[in-house]
Amino acid sequence: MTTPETETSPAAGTRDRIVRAAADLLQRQGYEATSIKAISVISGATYGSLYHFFPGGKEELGAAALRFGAEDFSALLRRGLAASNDPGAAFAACAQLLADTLRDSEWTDGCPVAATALEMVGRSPLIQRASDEALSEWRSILAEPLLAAGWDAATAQSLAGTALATLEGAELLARVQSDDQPLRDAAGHLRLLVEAVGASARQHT
Amino acid sequence: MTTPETETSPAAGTRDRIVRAAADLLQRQGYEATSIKAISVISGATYGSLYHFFPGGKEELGAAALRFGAEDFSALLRRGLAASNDPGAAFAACAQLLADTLRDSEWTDGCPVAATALEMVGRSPLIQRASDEALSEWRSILAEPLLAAGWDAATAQSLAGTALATLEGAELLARVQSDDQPLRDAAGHLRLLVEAVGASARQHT
Amino acid sequence: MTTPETETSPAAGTRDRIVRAAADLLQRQGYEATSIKAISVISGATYGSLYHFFPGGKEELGAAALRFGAEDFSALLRRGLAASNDPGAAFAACAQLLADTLRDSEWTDGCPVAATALEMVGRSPLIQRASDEALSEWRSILAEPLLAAGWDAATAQSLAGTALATLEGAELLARVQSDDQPLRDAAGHLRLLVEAVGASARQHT
Amino acid sequence: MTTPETETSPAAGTRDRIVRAAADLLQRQGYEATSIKAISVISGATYGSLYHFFPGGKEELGAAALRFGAEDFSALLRRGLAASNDPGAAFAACAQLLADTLRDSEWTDGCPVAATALEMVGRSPLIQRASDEALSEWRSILAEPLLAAGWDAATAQSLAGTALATLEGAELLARVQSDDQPLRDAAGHLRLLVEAVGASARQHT
DNA sequence: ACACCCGGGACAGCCCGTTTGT
DNA sequence: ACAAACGGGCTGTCCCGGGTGT
Repeated sequence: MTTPETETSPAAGTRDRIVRAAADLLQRQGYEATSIKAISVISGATYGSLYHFFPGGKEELGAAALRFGAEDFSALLRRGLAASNDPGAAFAACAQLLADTLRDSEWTDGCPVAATALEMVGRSPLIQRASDEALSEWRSILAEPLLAAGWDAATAQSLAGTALATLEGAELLARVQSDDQPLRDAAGHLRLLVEAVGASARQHT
Repeated sequence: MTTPETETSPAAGTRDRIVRAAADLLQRQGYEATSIKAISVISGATYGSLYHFFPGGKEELGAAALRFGAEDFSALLRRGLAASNDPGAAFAACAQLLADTLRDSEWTDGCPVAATALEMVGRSPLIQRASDEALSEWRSILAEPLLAAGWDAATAQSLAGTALATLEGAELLARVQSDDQPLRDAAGHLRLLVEAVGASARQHT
Repeated sequence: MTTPETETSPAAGTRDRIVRAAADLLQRQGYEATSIKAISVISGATYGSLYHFFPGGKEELGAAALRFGAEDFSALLRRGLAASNDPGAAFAACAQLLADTLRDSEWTDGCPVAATALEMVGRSPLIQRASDEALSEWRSILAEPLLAAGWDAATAQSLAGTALATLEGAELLARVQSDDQPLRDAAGHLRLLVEAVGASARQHT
Repeated sequence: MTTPETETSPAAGTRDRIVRAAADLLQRQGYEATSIKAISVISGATYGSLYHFFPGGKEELGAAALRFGAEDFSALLRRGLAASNDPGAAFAACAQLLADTLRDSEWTDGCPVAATALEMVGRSPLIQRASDEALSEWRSILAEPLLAAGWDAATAQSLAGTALATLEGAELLARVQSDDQPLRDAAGHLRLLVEAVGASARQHT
């Protein structure tokens, strides 16, 4: 076989389809509105398969789906950051890329964990943990250009966190208003913020 | 009438208890996880009462609850803004007040619409509309100190929107991490951002 | 209204039909094989009604059904005991009545708790308790003719217990063999046993 | 072959573990509450093994488990009967041995078919047949001391049946009450009953 | 106008006993 | 001998409407 790694297991496809379907629904509807039935229909998998791969049921599947979606979003951020070596411009590019992705998907393809995370805080340790790890990773990804530019770690992580928060919040506004203006505004403001924090940090040295 | 607002109806108390219970649950669990049953139990109202006041069912009640919660959050923002005449410091005070409120309530009392709004975008016009109006009002409230400081309307509304986004996003991070650090970071960054945008705006004049 | 006591409540009939259907199924199939769905179909009640009257679900309904069935069986025992003033003959009449009832119902109408009780021992406190109370009452009923004949309480309760055990065990054999011979044998042996225990007790006085 | 019975098949161990696990669960939970899954987990066998040995599925496995359990119980009865040459005392010893076994196992190890049999009467010919054969064998075992003492066959079989019924019924009471008193009472009563029936039989000769 | 019981289905998540391909 | 897939059925809860009284 010429492509052995893609057919390692005949069931890898099924499990993957289940996770993809779940991630998609969680992203746009949140946890409670997403039924196992809907996941099984969309993925083309039966209940048997579903509970074979996820014996922990909906909660375990939800956590796996969040982890899957988190990688997608990581890739989106990296694509945005690749646009420029200047951290401020890179953040702005992320905001703009998110704005385009959301608009083009009719306000469905954005952060894959926000809806689920807000619903499940304090109600499912598994889901909360998966959400936490996703957010932490994204913050670390956003911190990379700052660290590459020579920022100290604490300042970089802190600013990366606020940048992530701004992106998440602007996405909320954009989806509710069906308008990408909040994200386009955020792009400009993030550029200014990075400059301002950079100047402030240099002042203290 | 001597006490018009309190005797509008003998059941005003009942309706109010229903709305309060619904708002509380929507805030921390979102829409789908909040059952009419739970609302009736917590509020002490029966199904009959509930459908008497909200013939439109759960959706109508949800919208009313969001509107009720929105006023609460408006009051919180106004309290934060009253802390200082300087817009940057005022925004920072809002972030800090939100951080304290969240921490003190064990990460439940924050934005009353975020969880519900993200869940219901594109699935309930009534809910989406109520969420949109809440976010718009909060942005206008945040714009007030900027306008009072002489900023032009477009710049003020835009920056107020990003400030609101940052607060919402930082709350998401804080709730998921059970840590108010993101909001405390946001406080500092908002102060710097307002200065930077102010300087940038003056430059263009 | 001429028969006010039978229409005290319009739902009394519904609740009663549910309990009757459940008791019937529990008697012949046991607990796990009896589905709520089947109960609702047979009784003509919907899930809504069922969970309205039994919020505790299947377990609560099961306990209620056992209590209902217990009264039926108490009545059967009393009918048997009424056949004679002699305790031994009275026990034999019970065995014979049970044999006839079982045979005529094609081996379904016997003890209403045995199947369920054996299944649920150690697995449902509610069910076990209801079963225990039923058995205790039946033993007391069987003790009555002995007490009336002047037996001392301890001896009467003890013998009544064994008589009940013999009836229950003989019913098990009869149902499994589809043959009432074990119960007819038990009738004769119970008569002899009562005489023997009576003689033995008098000897000790 | 030097060790014929242990190397009949390399998988004999597996089959045996399956049957043992099933018999254990059927004894204490009955048929419907015992899942194939649970049997496979406890026995450490996979579904493949299970359906390899029992192509007839759960029903066939259930019947095999009942037959396996029946031998266990036969052994218990024989152990009890070995206590005395006097049939009455032997029966009493059986009751006492059953009482001890039940109490020491926290009311789980008793008759291996009663729970399942009562559940499945009229619903599974295979199960009912296996139960019937078990009960018949036990009755024959209990009849042996009577026959050895010179009783005629009909009287012996009849009394053995009632003795078995009394043991089964007393076990039911004991398990439900979590108290071995019913079995201890039965021991005494069985002794008296054997004497009385013996006397009555001799009278008729 | 307001309260409340009773009832009505639809559907939720989960697990069942089973078969198939390897 | 076994992982994977299969659907159907389980209990329980959902949101909601009629009928009745006050």
